[in-house]
Amino acid sequence: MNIDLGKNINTRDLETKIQEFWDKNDFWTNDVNSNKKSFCVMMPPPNVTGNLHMGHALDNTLTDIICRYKRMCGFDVLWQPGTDHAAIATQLLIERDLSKRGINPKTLSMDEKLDAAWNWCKEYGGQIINQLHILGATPVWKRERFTMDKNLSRVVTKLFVRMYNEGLIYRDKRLVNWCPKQQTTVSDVEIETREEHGKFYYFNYPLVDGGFIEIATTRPETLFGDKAIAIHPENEKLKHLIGKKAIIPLTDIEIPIVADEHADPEKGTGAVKITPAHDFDDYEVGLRHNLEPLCILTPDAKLNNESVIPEKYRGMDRYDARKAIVEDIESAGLMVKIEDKVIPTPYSERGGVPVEPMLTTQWFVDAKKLAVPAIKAVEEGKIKFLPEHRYNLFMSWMNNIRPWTISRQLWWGHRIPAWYDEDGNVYVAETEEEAIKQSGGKKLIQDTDTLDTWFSSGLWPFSTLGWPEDTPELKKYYPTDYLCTGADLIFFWVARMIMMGIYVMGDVPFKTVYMHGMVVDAKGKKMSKSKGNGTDPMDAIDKFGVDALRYWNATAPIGTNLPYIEDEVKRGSKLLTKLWNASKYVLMNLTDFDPATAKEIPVNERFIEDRWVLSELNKAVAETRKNLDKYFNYNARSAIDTFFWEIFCDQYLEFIKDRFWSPEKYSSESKLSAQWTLYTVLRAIIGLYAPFIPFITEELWQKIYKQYEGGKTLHLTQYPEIHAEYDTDVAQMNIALDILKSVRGMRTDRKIGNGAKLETLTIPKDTPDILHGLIKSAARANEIVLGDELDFVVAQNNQQ
RNA sequence: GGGUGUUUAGCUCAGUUGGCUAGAGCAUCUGCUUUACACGCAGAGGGUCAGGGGUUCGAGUCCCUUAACACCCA
Repeated sequence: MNIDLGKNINTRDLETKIQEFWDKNDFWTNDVNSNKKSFCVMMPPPNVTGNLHMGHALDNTLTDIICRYKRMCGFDVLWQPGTDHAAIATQLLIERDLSKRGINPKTLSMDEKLDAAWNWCKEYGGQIINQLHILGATPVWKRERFTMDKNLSRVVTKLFVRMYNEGLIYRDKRLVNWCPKQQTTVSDVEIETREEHGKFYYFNYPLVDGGFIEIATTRPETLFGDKAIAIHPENEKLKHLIGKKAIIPLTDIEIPIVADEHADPEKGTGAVKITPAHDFDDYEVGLRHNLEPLCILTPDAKLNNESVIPEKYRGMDRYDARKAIVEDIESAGLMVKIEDKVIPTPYSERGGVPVEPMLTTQWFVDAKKLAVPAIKAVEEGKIKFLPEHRYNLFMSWMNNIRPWTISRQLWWGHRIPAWYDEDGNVYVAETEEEAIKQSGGKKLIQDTDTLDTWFSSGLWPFSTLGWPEDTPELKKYYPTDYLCTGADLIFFWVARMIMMGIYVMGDVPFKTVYMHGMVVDAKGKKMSKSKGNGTDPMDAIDKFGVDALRYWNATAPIGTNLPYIEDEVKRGSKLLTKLWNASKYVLMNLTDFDPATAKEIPVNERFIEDRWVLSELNKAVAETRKNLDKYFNYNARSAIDTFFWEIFCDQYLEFIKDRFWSPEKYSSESKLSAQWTLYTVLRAIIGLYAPFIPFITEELWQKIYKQYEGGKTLHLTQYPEIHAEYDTDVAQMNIALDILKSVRGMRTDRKIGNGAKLETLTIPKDTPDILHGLIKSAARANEIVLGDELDFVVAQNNQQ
């Protein structure tokens, strides 16, 4: 063999070249007709117009490692790629872009806006997919889907109609979370609660019969929507007031004082104002006491024109109104005190402003009903959570699940397939024609709302496989085997896929779900755009290369966050260099070796260090496979590392040097025995590492092994297996390892460098003969002497 | 307030049915330019496995408890 790897590697050049080679060849395609056992994974569809961030890199690297491994183990792998239309996120981008170009989105028609959106998708939609190519991901590219594709949209419509007909989707007037910025509903999971420093206002409501009742509230501006004041029925201090009437300050409106357990006697004054249209708890109280909710806010959270609101406050923003009302209450002499208080405030994740509970008519999914079989399936162990403790989190959420608001007041998304006639009667159908037919030929107008983006992504595991058609893909690949996603998506996406999958397919959508932590900065803080502490994976790739980034990703701890620390990523570069250099060195020793013609030396006839490294290889293969089978990427990678770096490089390659330098001192087959071993073990190392660092291993395989093995790519070869013949008795090797370790220790003690030759090395006289040559060369001794105790004499020419 | 998790070397973390003297990388110190690699090699120091209690022949691992931190839900 005469292969020159060059002086050093340029990983980025190499990676780009290999990526183009893979892309050209379309190697990763599935074959629904093959007899191979299937392995199917759904890619969490990223936002179509988004960019790859560290979370995507992590998801897709971990998944890619598993997919490449399974493919090399002979599975028919389908990794299904695609993108999500990401309703609100994308709409925001498009509207911002339109505004930048001087176009007010509000002046455009629905069709014009949709045109703009589709153009936007065309322009930016390929970006994140390209970045996944760069990352070396191996989904079946030609099966790429988009949640707004015709077929996938048809699935959405079809299911909406079916669920409506079965009572699982309904329209209702309820209190929902309203984002005043985007002017749309948001679901419970789209809200994040922030602790804010606010005020707790204590003030008096005059009583009709004279006197006052003191209440405490954090939101004085909602007082015009008050419908009652509540007192706990067992509140000894205040219960005498129950049944009396109070007057809303700044107005002459009378409201009743009612008994309700919601009013905690320990909190505030023990009396609370009840504003059913603007607070979830108050809404419940209102239902119990037949209080008609009164909405006093506009969709953009200004006080509206309800007659109860004095003129001066109408049209004021909610926070301006608070200030004005507080001032006026003070002037009226009704304010008692104002305390500082930390208030948990619900924010709209996308809008970035506090959400407002708002009484509106919306579409809901009866999540409680869908949750029942989902809970059962998970209880029965049909889905394995990794880490396992996510099970509890999932269950506690599922057991307390609330109706899912699925309508959004957005134009970018799946239009709700509901039509209304002039009298407001609703017709739900897959097409307008069908709806008109239902109505008996009336003139109908379609609902202008669209669906929550998670509704369509919840259908992803079967919509992408061809449902509602009874496709061979569905038959073969559903339920899928593995899903890897961030722990933050457990409710948004994972739970919804489980509910929808069971509802539609009658079976769970995946068997194992791996929910990794977040990629955080070096200090453990969440990466965020506003804080500017994020790292773009593309920057990391420019700096260290894809393989290095992937190698680092494979260290992701299963249950906790992964801090981005450059030195840790750099460790990947070091590994690549080491692998390159080790390969270079192996090849240097194989120049007179040709595996096609060389006489094969049976393993049991090889030198003990050769047999030892092969038996260690078997252990490493077993350990790696065991962990990859469990999806424990980290343990697998570290098993390979230990074998490659410590056993192969640091020990074995050192042990055999003398056999190459001074072949005359050894038997005629000594060199050949080592060459066969080098050739085999390096191949196994490249194979073991292939899923983790696919680019450099591909390059090495192409250069070294392809010519002898045939085939086109390393990644379609067999993953290294355990070979029974590699397991020979190498127990004696431990004696040699112990002696060598002691000699090195003695060198340090006597301040003798490792390079210095030893004139004589005295080793215990019971040391097996088979080890003498090895010990002599590895200890750099000119002569071995048998004695009682380990000792050595340094060669003259080494001494100063 | 409720729940879940974390707490192991200076730092980031492994340690999955309880069982060798508790490990790795980075950092530190010492020595080495030994003909693959200084992104390297050979050594060394550094841990009451958060505190306390318990079960056990044996606990970083199981149970109880306390504390700090993180996240989720109210």
